[in-house]
Amino acid sequence: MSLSEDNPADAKGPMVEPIQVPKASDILAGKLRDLILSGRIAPGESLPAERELVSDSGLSRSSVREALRVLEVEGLIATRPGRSGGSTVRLPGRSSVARSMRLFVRSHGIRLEALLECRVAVEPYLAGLAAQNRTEQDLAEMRDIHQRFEQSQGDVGAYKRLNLDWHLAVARASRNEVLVALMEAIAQPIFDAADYQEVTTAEIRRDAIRAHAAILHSIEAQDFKQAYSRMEKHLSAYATVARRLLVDRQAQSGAAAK
Amino acid sequence: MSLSEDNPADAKGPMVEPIQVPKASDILAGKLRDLILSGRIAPGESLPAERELVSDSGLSRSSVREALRVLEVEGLIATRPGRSGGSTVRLPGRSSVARSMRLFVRSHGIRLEALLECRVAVEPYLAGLAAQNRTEQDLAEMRDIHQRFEQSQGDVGAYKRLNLDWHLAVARASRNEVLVALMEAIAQPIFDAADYQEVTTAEIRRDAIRAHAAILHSIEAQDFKQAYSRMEKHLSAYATVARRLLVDRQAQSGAAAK
DNA sequence: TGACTGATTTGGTCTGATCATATAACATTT
DNA sequence: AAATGTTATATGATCAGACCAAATCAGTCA
Repeated sequence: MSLSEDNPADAKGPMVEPIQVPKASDILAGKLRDLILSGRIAPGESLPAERELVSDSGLSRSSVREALRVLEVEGLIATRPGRSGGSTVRLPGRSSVARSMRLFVRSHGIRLEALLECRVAVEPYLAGLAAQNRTEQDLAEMRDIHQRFEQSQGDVGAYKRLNLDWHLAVARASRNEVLVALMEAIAQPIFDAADYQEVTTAEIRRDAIRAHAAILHSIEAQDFKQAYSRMEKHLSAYATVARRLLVDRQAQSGAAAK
Repeated sequence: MSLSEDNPADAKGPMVEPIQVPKASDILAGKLRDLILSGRIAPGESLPAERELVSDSGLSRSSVREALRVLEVEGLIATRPGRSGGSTVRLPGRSSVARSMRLFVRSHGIRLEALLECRVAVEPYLAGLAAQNRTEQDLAEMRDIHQRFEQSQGDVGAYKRLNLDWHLAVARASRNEVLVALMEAIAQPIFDAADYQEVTTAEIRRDAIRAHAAILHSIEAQDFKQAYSRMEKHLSAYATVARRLLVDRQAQSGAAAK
């Protein structure tokens, strides 16, 4: 009855791989996930009710609920209580990507420097794509945000938010959903990290407004290369300022530590 | 007893915002998440046992378990059964970002075109950073992978895997964890999507090997701009081939549909 | 010493009930 | 008839307590 009798030609390695018993809830979650991703349950449609899944699967209520909770965290379903509630299928959306990126950044204590580098790598190309693919509606949105951006004198909160909004609007105009998701994912942590009280002297703000205007013109003119290089210049300038601020702050805390 | 009596100066909008009752498990999950992200429970350490969390929180076991399951999906804890098992804290890791990106790409049916654009936007800069920041160890790894890449004649599976590995090794050498995470997130779907049986004529493979070698030299020489432009050229060439293949396939399926 | 054996701890699952909520169906009043 | 209030019902959320399964530990026996 020895296992080795069954495999006389064993050259190396164990005859049977280590067996891992998957959890019941994970199996169910996997099956439901496949149903959703394969499109057999379309977004907007509802999954069977919990008690129905129980009788269908033969599992207990707790296992079914844990499976549903997994899918909920993954952004694949949304669950509401009450009659005619239940779990409805939805698409994960960019915010899920942003959320996991935020967890990644926070838990690893990623340097602001790394986030800025990421932005310099991505956003010029993004601006180029925006110039290429923008629609009139995209332009209207960017112009609107830019106008309010210009008028945000004094209100640092509004300045910060409109700055972020404008960059995201440019990203959306690129018509590349992956890059938009990436921008949303990294933009939030950057704007959280930067201390805006210090980065908004009147001079810096004027420069930012001018730079945005220039980039906007390139996008209007559908000039890929110009939009690219102007965005690159804008970000480099910002990164320089942010870096100097970081150094200053370190110097301060170093001095304070003494 | 009317609510409107309390607010005679109501200009617009409802007097009270819609109240949302958070779920017990979500509250617990939030508190535990804060404990982890604030560093008060360090990676490697264990959360209290489920039954202990039950008595501490006053919630039921199911609610506690659902909270733990949320954190598990987020990649913040890993749970093992058995004595001295339990939930140990861990850092989310790049794979969580990649997983949510994969869900995003699959569920939205993102075009391969968009993924390739993303790569063109990111990877040249990544190669430049690699040239700037690579250590000797990074170089050794890249050389090793490249050597096996050169010798992967005939074995399409190995070619595909080593190609992916090399690009990821370059990304790691950049020492920018956000960009590495991004590369891992988009590389997998790209390599899944591309049909490698068709993209690996002997000629194409020879070109890829030559391009990798050239980029590797630039990285060895710590030449940012050269690494950047060579990677850009390599990716453009690849994107062109991939695009042509896509068109061919569409033409085929179009013809087949008739 | 070393291999077995049982106790112990911990997560995984099940059962069944009750609570909370949102909708639907119905009844009542104006 | 329309507006309003009331009850029934479907559904998720929560609870309680038990048992199962896995991994480790402690002791026993050869």
